[in-house]
Amino acid sequence: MFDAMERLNREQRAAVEHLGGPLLVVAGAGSGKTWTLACRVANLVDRGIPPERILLLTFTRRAAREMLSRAERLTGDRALGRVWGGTFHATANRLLRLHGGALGLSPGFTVLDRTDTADLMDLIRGELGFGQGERRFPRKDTLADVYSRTVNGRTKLAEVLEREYPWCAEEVEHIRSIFERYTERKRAQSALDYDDLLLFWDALCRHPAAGPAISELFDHILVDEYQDTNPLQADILASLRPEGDGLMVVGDDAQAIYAFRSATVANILQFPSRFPGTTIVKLERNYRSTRPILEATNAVIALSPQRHEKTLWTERSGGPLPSLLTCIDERDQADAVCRSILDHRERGTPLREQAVLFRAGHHSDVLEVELTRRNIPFVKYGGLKFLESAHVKDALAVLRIADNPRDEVSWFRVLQLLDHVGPAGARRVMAAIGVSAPGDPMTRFLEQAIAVPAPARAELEGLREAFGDLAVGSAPPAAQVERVRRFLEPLLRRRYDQPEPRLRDLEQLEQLAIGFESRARFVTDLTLDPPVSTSDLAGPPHLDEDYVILSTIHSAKGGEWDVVHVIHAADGMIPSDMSTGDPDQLEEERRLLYVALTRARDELHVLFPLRYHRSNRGYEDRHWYAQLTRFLPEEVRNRFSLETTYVDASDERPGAPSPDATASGVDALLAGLWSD
DNA sequence: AATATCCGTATTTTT
DNA sequence: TACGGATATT
Repeated sequence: MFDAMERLNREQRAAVEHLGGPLLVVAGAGSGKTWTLACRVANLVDRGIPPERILLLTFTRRAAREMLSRAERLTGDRALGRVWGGTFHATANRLLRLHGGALGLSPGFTVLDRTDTADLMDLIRGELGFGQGERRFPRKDTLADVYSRTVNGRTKLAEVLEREYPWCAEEVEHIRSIFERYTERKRAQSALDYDDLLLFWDALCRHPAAGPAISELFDHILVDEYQDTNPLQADILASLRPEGDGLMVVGDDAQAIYAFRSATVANILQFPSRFPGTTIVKLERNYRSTRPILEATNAVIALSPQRHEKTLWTERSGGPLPSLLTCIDERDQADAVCRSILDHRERGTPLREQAVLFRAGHHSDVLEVELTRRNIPFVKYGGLKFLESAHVKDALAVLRIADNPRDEVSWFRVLQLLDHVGPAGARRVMAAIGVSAPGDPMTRFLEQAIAVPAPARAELEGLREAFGDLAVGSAPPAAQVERVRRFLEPLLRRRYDQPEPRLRDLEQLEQLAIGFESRARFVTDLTLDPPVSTSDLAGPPHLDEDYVILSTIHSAKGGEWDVVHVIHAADGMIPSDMSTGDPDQLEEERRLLYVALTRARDELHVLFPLRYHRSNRGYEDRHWYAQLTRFLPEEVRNRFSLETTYVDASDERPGAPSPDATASGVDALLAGLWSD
């Protein structure tokens, strides 16, 4: 511990040793923030604070684990496992299961994820008959979005609609009634959505009896990535620590990338005025990147019209300029990345110390194919659709009903799996067994005669048997998933052309369930801490294996690698063309690129394909030409070494249409004139 | 009347 | 690929 303290710089040490009033640490990219937080935790424990009286709020559970294991290594103290570490949501879940009774909350509540929220809203929209007329009515995902923005931003519904969704602002009354019913239904089913977890935590803090008890639990509260918290989360902190004593927040307004989730940099900017007497510490020395890389990233963020009041500096002079590599198309880009990765490995950088970053999950599709073809192992973070795939949700819905037979959304989903049972049939069955009536709907489902179309009868029996077995309830969660899989297998085979990959997903779900203490715990943990990487899903880990990291930029937050490749640096990708309309969103995209570039320690490669192929169906070789991202204008490009994958013969630029492409373009046009 | 099936379209990021 | 809308089928 003493050694570690010696290695801290003056500002870091101030942050570690500060005691008493509120503390704001403004920590630039690569300024040793994680290290500082870990030292602070270790230091607090060294001073005699019991670990279980420290609350460490991080952005992901992974970040909390990482920080606590570093702190453990510092103190050699295993007790650090007792620190309350995790996300706001996971912490809310834990606190509410222990103390939610004060608010009339059942300790067995279920947690609705985003798609569950959307499905329940859709169910209600269907009942109320909205959206069937001529007028455009928001889809279920939009409804869930509006709801979350309203709640998280603590903004009036009408205002949110006016500002963010003007095209459906006229529907405010209908939307309001959907939200009202949605709330009633959640309560009746004792279900909490993501936003409820925070709202109930906040309410618990304000509760006359429970509030003080909750605040009493902690001597110190440390919050990481504070720039990406929302107003509700800031309110919770204020409720827990009205004077800010023992409260420390760390963040960087230049790295705020979650406004789409209602996060606001106002939290970090207004922290000192919200908590008078705040001590501010700025960490401006960058330990991560070489000077050429730092100069390039500083140049990128300098173009942001918003003020970021710090300038990062480093003593790591030397090292190559970052490169900006223009490629012909996506295949060429994938090829160039592979060659670069192998080249770096030849020169001594293992694959694990190399990452490829991109804006959206599917941006790595072509690259993944190429890596696989060349036998380069990789693990992908972010952009996973595992829990969103229909069959995985089906399996989870069965498990959830077993735990909470009043769960309407899950019944509605599971019943429609039966042959010739659609929305109407499912509603009939649900009414017959009284899903929301007093008593136990499961008993009624198992014992009553239920009318379903003839083709569904055998499958209904199968479902009953499955629920019968699950009701016994003592089997390990993995065995229960296996039981559900046995029920679903014939249904999936009937429903899908290619059931095998889906069945394999269910086997993975079974793997994930291994080791969980209970079925309920498994289902809740999965919604609050879903698998974030392909390695999470790959079964037993091969720890000694070397692999490249592929990651969305969002999931790369907090990460750092010796060599970083940023691909698809094209307008329309970064910034995403979904975000180019609104200046604030555009600035968020700029910060996103900044976050990506600042992950690099020694070498940074930015890649940009000139040409994108459109749709794989239809006429071949349809494509469009991309522009380099607007965030790398001339004055920033000067900080890069400019390279191309091709020889730039001036009259045969690969960027220009080849004769072939032109011919097939004409053919396509002609064919379009007479085919229908 | 309800369900199955086909087709076109749009597709970010995540607790 | 998944969803919504339209049409075909039971």
